[in-house]
Amino acid sequence: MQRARLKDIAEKVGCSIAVVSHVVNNSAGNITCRNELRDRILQTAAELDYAPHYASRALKSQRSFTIGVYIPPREGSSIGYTYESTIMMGIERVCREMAYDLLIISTGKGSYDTECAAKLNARRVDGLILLHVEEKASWAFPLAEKNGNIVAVNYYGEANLDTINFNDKAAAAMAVAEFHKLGHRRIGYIGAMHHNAGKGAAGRLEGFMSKCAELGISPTPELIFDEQVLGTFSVDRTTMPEEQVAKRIAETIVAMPLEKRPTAIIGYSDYCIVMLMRELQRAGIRFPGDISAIGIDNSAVCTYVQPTLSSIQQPLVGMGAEAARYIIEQSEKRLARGNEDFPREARWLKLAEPEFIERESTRTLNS
Amino acid sequence: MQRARLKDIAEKVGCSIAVVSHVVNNSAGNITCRNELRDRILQTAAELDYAPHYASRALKSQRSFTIGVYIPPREGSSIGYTYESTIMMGIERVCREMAYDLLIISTGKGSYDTECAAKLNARRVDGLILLHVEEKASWAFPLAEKNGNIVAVNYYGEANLDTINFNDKAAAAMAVAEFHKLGHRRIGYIGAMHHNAGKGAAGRLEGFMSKCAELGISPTPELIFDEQVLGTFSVDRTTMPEEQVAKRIAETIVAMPLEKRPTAIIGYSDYCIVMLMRELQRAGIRFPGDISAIGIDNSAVCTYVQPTLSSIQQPLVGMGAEAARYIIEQSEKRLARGNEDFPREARWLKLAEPEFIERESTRTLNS
DNA sequence: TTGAAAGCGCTAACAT
DNA sequence: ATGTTAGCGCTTTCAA
Repeated sequence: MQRARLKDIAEKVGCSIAVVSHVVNNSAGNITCRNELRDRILQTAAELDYAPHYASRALKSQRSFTIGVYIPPREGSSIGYTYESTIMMGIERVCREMAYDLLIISTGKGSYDTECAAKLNARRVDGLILLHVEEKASWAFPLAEKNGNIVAVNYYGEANLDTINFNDKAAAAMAVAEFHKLGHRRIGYIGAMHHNAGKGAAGRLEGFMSKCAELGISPTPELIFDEQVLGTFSVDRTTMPEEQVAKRIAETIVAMPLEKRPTAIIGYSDYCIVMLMRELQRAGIRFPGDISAIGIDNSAVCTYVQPTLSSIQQPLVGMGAEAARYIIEQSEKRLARGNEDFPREARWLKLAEPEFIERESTRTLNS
Repeated sequence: MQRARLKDIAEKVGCSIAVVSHVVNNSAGNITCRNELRDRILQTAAELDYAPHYASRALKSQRSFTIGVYIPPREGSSIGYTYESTIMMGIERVCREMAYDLLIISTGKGSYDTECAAKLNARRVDGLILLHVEEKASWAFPLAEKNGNIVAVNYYGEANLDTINFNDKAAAAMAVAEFHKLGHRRIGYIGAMHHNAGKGAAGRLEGFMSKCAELGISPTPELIFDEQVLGTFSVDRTTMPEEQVAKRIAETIVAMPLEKRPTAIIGYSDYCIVMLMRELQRAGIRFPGDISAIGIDNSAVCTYVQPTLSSIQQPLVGMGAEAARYIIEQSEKRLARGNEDFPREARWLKLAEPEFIERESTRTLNS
């Protein structure tokens, strides 16, 4: 490996490093020296395969041109899973466009805020993107107070962090609207199979309820299998494994008289409705022949199942991209203001809108 | 955001920055000054939330403590897909353990080798991990010649790059062995559905063939649906969509008289066997009742299908980890040798071994 | 048009 | 035990 420096070029050409620096940084038009010299410099730079030393430039300019991405360690969430890595795609794309680099902040053993702050500090990353910090994570608060350049994706907590979230309410509402268009009126809703799914889940349920009301579909509590709705159906989701919950729900639905059984069901997530469908299929119910189904998220599982699952897409790539764009903008603003005492505006809260992706699991109701 | 420097601490404590530097770098035991001073320094460092400026240290020490990961842009391969991101998990884990940072090298528009080299150069990453460079990628050659610290994961080309690959041959052989143990003797093999699957596919087919031979299973060409095996079954995989190919294979199998039909089939990949199974199921064939199936890779799809698919695992996490470990080791070796003219040893070639993951799609043959 | 020099924050060799 | 200082590669101001 070579590693040409300005000095090497200067020596070879026979001029000072200052000129070389000027020339290589303005290879566009801003000629600051004789054309002849200029050309020689550019040429030898190319010969020597010159590239400015990154750390040096960062040291001098006091910025890293690097965005950090932090993924808190948590069950089932790591760079290894599609959810996160799909968001990463969007982040990566924007960073490339803006010529920023992407640093994956390893989830170490320290407490979370310490880690993040330390990296922001040590690496001097220009911005930090937090992926799905848990709603109740207390470490988000001290982090938010440091007035760093931070944005969170799908964060439902109260800390004063700039945030971009999926519009959960609109997503569930959209599913209802689609079914309504297809003629369905007895629409069921399957909440999260696990306990304590959080505000995202609450938003989805709320979207379902309010859209039903709006469309004049009277509430049928028997068709709502959500932990947040008490009374009708209830199992203890803290202890019962998810598959068991799905099985119990399926049994309940199968036991309904045909004229009460839903003709369409919406899942809190693709994952949970797929589990339920499997159980119902085992019991002889056909999709979409007997019941239509729509999931939420449009995750990869939609195309793996039979029939393929229609779903409300969560635009993860776009959300990642938007987060990156926002944080880079903020970084430049901060820099323009001298990077000190950057006036913290009101919390930035952005909602990403859903989109309906039609597949095989939905069809018009022929009564 | 604060950003305390050694100088700040020195001033506050009332000593020189050199002492501070010493102390903060040896907070372990190497006391180089009075305990009292030492304690005061450490304390104010903590108060000021001191963290060494990364770029500065990198500049001084001529190393970045950063590993780059480069993912060549290619259809269906990007940070957004599970395959890559699973490998990333392993890389990430090791980097964390070794206190290295992970830089995602964005796939820009330049030609590939230029990009990689430029990053190696500019960012001075201590090592570069290449994910699945295409077999015939010509840009791998100039890159290999630069004698940088590079390792490729799942690279089947000829360039002199250190490489860790999945043991494809052993994987297919393992599938055969598993079926043999279960009593199966008429074992089919489904090659890649697409054209030109490369050496990985060749290795898997070879593993299948040789293990069959070893176990005394006579070759039955009618049961091998692989582009590399001419004669029996052939469709033009260059133009025909994969689903069509699967359908054609399924038809062929269904048309076989029962005593010639395979009792077990092995797929070149989980993905391709899942496609085939779906077609066969449509035709009324039951898994594992009529036919048992084993895929290769153990990708996420295995658990999504019905029945869940037994598979030969490709240890992606382990492969990523091993690549990272290797490259960090190399980096330290290089550093010890002065980083110049590092003697290039023979190409490092490592094979990662498969493992059988049993699920519902396999069962003993009851004849 | 070109060059000299200071300095970004840190480390380490050398001096005291 | 503590301080002084040179220098990593680069940018940028100021002087020539």
